Amino acid sequence: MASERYNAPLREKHWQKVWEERQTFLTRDDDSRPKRYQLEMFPYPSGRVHMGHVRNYTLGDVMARYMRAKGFNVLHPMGWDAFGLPAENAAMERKVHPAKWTYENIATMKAQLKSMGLSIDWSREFATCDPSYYVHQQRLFLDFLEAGLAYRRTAKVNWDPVENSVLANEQVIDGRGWRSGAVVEQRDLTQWFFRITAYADQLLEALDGFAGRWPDFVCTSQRNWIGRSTGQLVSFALKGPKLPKKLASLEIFTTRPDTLFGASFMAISPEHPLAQHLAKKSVKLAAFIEECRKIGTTEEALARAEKKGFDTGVVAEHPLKPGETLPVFVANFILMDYGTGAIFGCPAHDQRDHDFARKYGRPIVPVVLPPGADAASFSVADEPYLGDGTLFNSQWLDGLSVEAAKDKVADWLKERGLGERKVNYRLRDWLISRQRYWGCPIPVIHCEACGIVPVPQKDLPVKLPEDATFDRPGNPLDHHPTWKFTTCPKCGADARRETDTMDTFVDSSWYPYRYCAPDAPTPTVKAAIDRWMPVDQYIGGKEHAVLHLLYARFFARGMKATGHGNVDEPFTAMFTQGIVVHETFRAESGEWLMPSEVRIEGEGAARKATHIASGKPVVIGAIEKMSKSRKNVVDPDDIIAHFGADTARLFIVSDSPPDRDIIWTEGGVAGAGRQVQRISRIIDEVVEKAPKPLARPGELGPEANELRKAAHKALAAVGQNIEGLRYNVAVAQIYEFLNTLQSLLGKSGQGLDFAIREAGELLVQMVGPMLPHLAEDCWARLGYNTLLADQPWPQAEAALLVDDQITIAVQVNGKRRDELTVARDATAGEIETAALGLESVVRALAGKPVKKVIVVPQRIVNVVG
RNA sequence: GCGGGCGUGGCGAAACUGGUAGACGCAACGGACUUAAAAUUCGUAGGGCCGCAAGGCCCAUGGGGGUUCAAGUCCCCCCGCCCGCACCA
Repeated sequence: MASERYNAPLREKHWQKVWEERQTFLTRDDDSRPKRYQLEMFPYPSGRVHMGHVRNYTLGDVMARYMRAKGFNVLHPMGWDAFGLPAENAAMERKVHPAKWTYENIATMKAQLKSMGLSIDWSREFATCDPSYYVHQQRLFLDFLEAGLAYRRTAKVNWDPVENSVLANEQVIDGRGWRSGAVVEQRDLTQWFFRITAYADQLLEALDGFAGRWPDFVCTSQRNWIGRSTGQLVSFALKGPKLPKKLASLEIFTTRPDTLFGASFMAISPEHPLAQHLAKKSVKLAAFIEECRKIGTTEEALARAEKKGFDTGVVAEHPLKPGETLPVFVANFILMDYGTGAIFGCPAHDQRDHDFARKYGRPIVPVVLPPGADAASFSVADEPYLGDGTLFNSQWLDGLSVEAAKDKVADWLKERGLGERKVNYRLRDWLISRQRYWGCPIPVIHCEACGIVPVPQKDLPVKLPEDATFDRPGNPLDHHPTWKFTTCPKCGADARRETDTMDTFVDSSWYPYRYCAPDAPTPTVKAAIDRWMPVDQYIGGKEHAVLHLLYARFFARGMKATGHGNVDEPFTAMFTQGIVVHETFRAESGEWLMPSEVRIEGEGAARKATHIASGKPVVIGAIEKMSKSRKNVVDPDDIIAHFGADTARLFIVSDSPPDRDIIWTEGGVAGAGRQVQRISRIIDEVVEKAPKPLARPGELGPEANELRKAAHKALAAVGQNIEGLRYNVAVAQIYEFLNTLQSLLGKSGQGLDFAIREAGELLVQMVGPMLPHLAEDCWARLGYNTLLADQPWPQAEAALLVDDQITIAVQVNGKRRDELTVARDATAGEIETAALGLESVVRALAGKPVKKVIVVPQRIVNVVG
């Protein structure tokens, strides 16, 4: 009997309906099974689901379904990261309100996600742009404010001229806005910050415990970003024309206090108070500072500009060498942001100081002698020496190691009140103000008399006005005719609302908590977060290595400190998926073409592409990340409508390891589609042979035993590989088993029908996490009226996982010459005897005496001649 | 410059703590089925050499050294690619 072709699109709709009707994936809190919180980064509702989403949610769904079968009470929720600038841009371009645009996109994308057959508890869904979500975010903000974790200050900030808003440091990539790509300018503005630096040390140290559970590159990226360096503050007394008391000494930060005896100049930032003070009296200096400022409007330009200094005429007394003075320069490469905005220059042991000293004729005195070098002839005239060594030219430090010298200097300075040890960080506080409409309003009121006044709890949420206009640049909240005018909750006087909204990364910093109790009247509920947090496995894109993943770690600590959280680390394990890439196509005119507009013929070098509509040749370009601008996108809807969601899911998980980029190919998808049909066909044949489970016969023939071993070995291996997120290997093992099953289907043997039936059932359960619809369909064909989604993961029979007879390789002098099939528990002696008796071994030895035989039982034997 | 990751057939890849390199799949080639195609199915297959054949031998995990009975895996040097940080004092 030829089995019918499996109509995936039709059957998938059916099973999705069944799951929904039976509330199969509704997660209950009052369930005694152990919990498992599986989460993928929630999507921004940009319009339509793209292949990156399909990959992300497939990867998570395989894990969620597997863990469900393994007996866990799985929380696998979904929601919408719904605030953000694209909604406002749409409002400007298409005259549609951001809310309308956003909620329409959510409806579209939700339907698309549902067509993927994800095991999601949709009852916990929320959108961050909904007041029922952001009211709690405003509560969290006010508690952070009270705890000193949120504050407002004037600072030099990154201004994105395209977004018309400020950006956090993390959102500036290579001097450009992370979303707009516009060159970011520096502006002095009064803005809201979160005090992430309060947790710099904690955030750094906890990374050490992540090994094996978080990708290495994420941990190192975060370490680099936090940028901890241990050093020393040193005070230099200044001598100069009438310096005010405040400026009578200059404090610097250094990581090389051991090289103090090699100091030959001082340098301060153009923004340093001392520079600013001196500029008032020096036109030349003021001009120099102005010149620095002009270059320094962008980070990029700042980094490339030529190093320049201006000798102020002020001198600093060397704290370790009484009577010696050092000239103080204003230099364009000193950052006010880092350390104290001032340094001492030791040209002999620092590249930049070396360059500077040569340009401005300062002496270069070496103070660290490399191991084995001769003090009399050692020279740093051409380049500085940056390595370790022994101190010299340094009076009471002579002979010490670099480390010992650092300690001795630190103690010496401390005793005299001239400095102390200091840990410095690169990490800056998180700037969360945005001059945008479509974000969570910052719930404070500015009163002339009372200052910053929190909006009282009873007045929360501070809702966005619905009647904002988007027809001109700038902040629509600020433009609104009435919204910002209010009265002070404290004194009742006229007052003004804060018109900044929060960075949308705030929204995503705590959403995992909200899924635990999505309808609660408080931001979180202790019993619920104790039940579910932390997330056991988080899956998302690599681009959030520092952004979202650092913010969320900070937020967990802030929430704990303010009584809203229960853990320091929100994500026990993190997995970063690769991106989906595709070939690009261009017409001769240079215009990009969609894959669906192109026909491909031939193979390898003879591969040719033609534009279907015009018949003109097409240039096949590089394989790049799917993007609208390159038009190398494949719409998930088309794939699901044609092949079904299971095929898309199978293609996603086969072949490419989940953390690597995956090349989307039309051929590969068709191949996955054929595998889906093949499994369906094989199950039909199984059902034909054994419509019901068969009693196990007393005796099993060799074929039955072979099949059972293949099935149970695959079962065990597939489980392990799913747990380790090696889905591609799991799929390969399923195929291997499938090959065995298929080859035995037409044969007969003692107990083979029993084994075939068993294998068919195990196959269906094994593919369940990846191909949930097909598996459900096959489960019904096997005669069950239960749902596969409710079946426990079967237990592999331990006895079938080991073989009685095993084949081991036989090497002579390390080269494989033969193989040997022996009993599993054969002793080393038995194996040695058998190996030495092999004709192939005798021949390879060519008469040479055997010197040694190495036997690794169950693996290998090596005869050394 | 500092730090992290990676480099295996035509392609995607596999290989547990050093122990038969290339599982599994894609593409390819040959055969069967078919009026034909699709679908399906059986088979071949890292490169090279010897042999009618059975079979045997050599070379192969970016390159070069080393440790070891044994190296894709460990160590050193070099080349290339990807990522993070970078006038950071």
